[in-house]
Amino acid sequence: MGITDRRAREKEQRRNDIIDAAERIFFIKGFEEATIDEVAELAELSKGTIYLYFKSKNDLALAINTRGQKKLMLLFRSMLPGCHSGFEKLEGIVRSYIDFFNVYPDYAKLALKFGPFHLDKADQTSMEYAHELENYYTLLFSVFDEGIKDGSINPQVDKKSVISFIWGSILGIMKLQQLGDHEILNRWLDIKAVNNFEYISKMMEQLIKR
Amino acid sequence: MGITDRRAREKEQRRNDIIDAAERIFFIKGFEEATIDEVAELAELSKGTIYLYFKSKNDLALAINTRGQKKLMLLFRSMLPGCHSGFEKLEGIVRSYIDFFNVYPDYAKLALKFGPFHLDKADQTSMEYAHELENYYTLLFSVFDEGIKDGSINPQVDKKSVISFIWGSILGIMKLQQLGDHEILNRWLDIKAVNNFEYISKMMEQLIKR
DNA sequence: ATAGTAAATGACTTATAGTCAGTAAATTAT
DNA sequence: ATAATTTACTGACTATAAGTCATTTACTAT
Repeated sequence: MGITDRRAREKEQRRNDIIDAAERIFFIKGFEEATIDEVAELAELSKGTIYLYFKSKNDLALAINTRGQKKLMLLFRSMLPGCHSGFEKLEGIVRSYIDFFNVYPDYAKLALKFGPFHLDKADQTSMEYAHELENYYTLLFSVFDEGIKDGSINPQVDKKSVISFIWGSILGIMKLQQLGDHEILNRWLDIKAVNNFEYISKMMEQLIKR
Repeated sequence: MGITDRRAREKEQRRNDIIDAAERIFFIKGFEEATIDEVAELAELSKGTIYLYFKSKNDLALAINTRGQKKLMLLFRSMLPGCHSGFEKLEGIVRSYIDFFNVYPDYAKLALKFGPFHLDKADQTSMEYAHELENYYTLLFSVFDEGIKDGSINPQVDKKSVISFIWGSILGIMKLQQLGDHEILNRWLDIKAVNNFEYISKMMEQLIKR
């Protein structure tokens, strides 16, 4: 059925156009200040149509997050072949992660805004995000296992908890970047310095290197 | 002027009553879902009165955060005398911090919700928060200096950036706790484990211990 | 008592997320 | 080609909640 296919393609295209518009608006004005009417106007559609494709403003934000995750995964995939051990790969991922969110702080901002969201199996946006998340963790843990096999990572450590800790630290660094223009914090802290990879690297060596 | 004093006291009391009510409502329903009308009703005041004392819903949240910071400082002050070196004190502060936000996750949730807020010198709430923040960082850095003097902390490290990194990691751990009930994250990560002090402790030893 | 000041009120305005009955366009059937 | 049907889109409308302000009430001083 050629027509059914074309229709599906067109629908997907529309969906993407809407995400494009939403991304522009949300990134320029910030999530709270952005309005769906503005998104609709930029996408040259009516508000009602936006809600035909996305069930809420949050849902739209989730779709943007999914994009960010996808771009991040591409970055990982392009960087990994240059690494020679599991540990190096893990370092590469962490470094790419931090770099990515420095290059695209708007993605970081939006990603951090959302707490635990309900996973809705009937919702495309929700499922796509879940899928990217699975990809991400699958990669992370397979690289970790690789490191254990090739002897670059200490097999004694508790995988789950140590990855959680490292990952948590990175989250915190992202969060800190956002507070960077705060008058008081900036006087006391050196927020830019946190970005250089030195400390994270030391931490990872200490916690997981063989 | 006894009457002027009493009036000032009563005003401060009212302000506190409003914060009490807001805290109850915000913690039960969450910041977004809570309404000022509900706060007003619980405080047995009209909505207009709330806005006489606080210039916005965000301002109210900031006042609650200030309370959290004050409670935290009390915890620090009670714990510090039991420590015998600057490094131990710093560990104690970090531990208290994490414990506090485990005991009062609502304070953590609200604190993390706010990005960089504008410091408004004409606004009591804003200034009180700024003041608590100053107290906090003053303590943190004085403890660090103490550690350098008594030889428990490596004097070579760059104070500002290393504290920023440790502090950032803690932020991330707080953030991770909030994601704890997320189905996917919970399957891959061990979010509770991050809470035990082991990793942070190792990290601090690695980064700053003499 | 009366004027003057400070505190409190709640109806009103404004803004925006989300809905839905109606319209238009594309597709299929006759 | 035309009608019937399905699919996509529209924008006026509803609901909700933040924030305002003219008016009222309570308190203080003379």
